[in-house]
Amino acid sequence: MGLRDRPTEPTCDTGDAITETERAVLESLCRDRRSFRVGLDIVRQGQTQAAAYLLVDGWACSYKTLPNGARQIANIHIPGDFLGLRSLLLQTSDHSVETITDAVVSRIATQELYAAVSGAPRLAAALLWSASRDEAMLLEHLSGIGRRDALERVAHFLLELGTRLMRVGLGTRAGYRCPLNQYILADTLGLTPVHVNRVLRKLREMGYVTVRAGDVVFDDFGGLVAFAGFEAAYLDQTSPLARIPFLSDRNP
Amino acid sequence: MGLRDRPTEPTCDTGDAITETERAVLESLCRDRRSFRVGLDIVRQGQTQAAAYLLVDGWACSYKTLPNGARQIANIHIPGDFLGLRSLLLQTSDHSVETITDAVVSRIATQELYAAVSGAPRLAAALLWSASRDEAMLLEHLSGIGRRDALERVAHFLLELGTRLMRVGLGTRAGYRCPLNQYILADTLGLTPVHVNRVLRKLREMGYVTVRAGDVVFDDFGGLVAFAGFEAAYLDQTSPLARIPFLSDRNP
DNA sequence: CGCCTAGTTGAGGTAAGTCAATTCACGTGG
DNA sequence: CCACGTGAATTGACTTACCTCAACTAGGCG
Repeated sequence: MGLRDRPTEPTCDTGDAITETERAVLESLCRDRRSFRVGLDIVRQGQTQAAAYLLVDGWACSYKTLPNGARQIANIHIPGDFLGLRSLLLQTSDHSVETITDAVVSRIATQELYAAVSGAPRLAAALLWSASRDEAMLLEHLSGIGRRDALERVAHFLLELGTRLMRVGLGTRAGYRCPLNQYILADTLGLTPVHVNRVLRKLREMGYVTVRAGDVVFDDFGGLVAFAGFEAAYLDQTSPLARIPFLSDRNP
Repeated sequence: MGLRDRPTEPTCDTGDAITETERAVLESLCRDRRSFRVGLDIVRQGQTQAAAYLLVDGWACSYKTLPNGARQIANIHIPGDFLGLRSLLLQTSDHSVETITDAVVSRIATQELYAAVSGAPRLAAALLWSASRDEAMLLEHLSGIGRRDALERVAHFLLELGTRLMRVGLGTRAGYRCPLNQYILADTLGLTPVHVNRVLRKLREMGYVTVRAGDVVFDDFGGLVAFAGFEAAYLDQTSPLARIPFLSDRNP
């Protein structure tokens, strides 16, 4: 089963309320359910003809393996996230996606996506917006690895993840359940596992946050936000639909 | 003037040949020419209602300023690149774009872009593909900063830039003209200027590449590729149009 | 000439990595 | 029940890649 105490309906974090018909289209996209046990690849680097997926339950991560053997995790995916959108455009996928827990996804073939997007332009806009937000997160991630020290970097990451989880009802300012181990954190943040361990201890001793055995507990949320220089603006893009005339005004 | 010896026609690196009508649409997009002197912001972080731009001549970079005052450059833009595509979707731009040399851009208002995209769906596909390639580059950049040491990182960057320049006729395997100073390289690669300097010296002493006063000279291109673990696959996505039925098969 | 910016080099400090040992939680099977 | 194995977390001792500070050089330009 998943990580949460209560099962939730499959959601799509569009950042905007959706209509009944859009919900129906979205539901119809979710017909091809597939389960993956922990540690399996949903998308593989170098793979051709990849599909898109909606992560219904469980966690995953997208990562890249370098020629020197190292691994860099680009993003942690939580329930409601779209996976592999970019793989549709690129000939071969430039990254892999792997499950972090047992997970349930809905596979979305290119043709189905076409139908859904044609029937619900607002859904298309939501997709584009979702992709944009992913890229904004990638940019923030890049900045963090390039220009924040390990303490700030870990703190910022825990806050970003928490903020995303709050938006889908899986976390509060008190904390959240978190299946990421220190190896995954290390590959995400460009650090070694032992240094992640030391940094987490430091953050705990400073009274900001306690990370332990599947749980993240914010001991001083406001203090941590200040310490990390966390600004959620790049996650809080609202109502993008009005800004996309060529999608919302289709079929004149 | 620009950096190149011969002026070139405004191009759009779509990775695919374009038809006459598409070229015409593209030309019409380029009517609102604007010049920026070196060091000016074309797009500003936090700005609302940003437009998109086509970089016609000169170089620019997109970057993010962190709360701690540090700067991280996400991408270097060369002639033919689209700028600020994502700013159209996000309410406020999450990054800035600044000129590195005197530059000429074509401003593309949202409405014009709408018209162009409607009239030439292949152009829309090219835009999406361009955005995808940008994100692939961002991912590679992230991986480099997170998991490559400074030597590999600098080497890889010089090769990536060279490869992009070759595709638009501004470079060869022998080298290219390059207006990036060591401060810009540092902010791009997550290093300090002095360390960039030492790394460049090391790469020169190893016989791989010489970087000096506006020029990058590959002394041993193949050796550098091997040393950096450079694989151009993520830049070499060809003919994406076939993979986007909902754009190329419009208007049945 | 004097100022400015970019580049270069040295000396010393520190954040993070490496290597290695220990503990802990947990299953699993004798 | 306990021995055993395994993967994750923890901690210590030591190394190193990169940073900081600071001085100096070289070129462009009013």
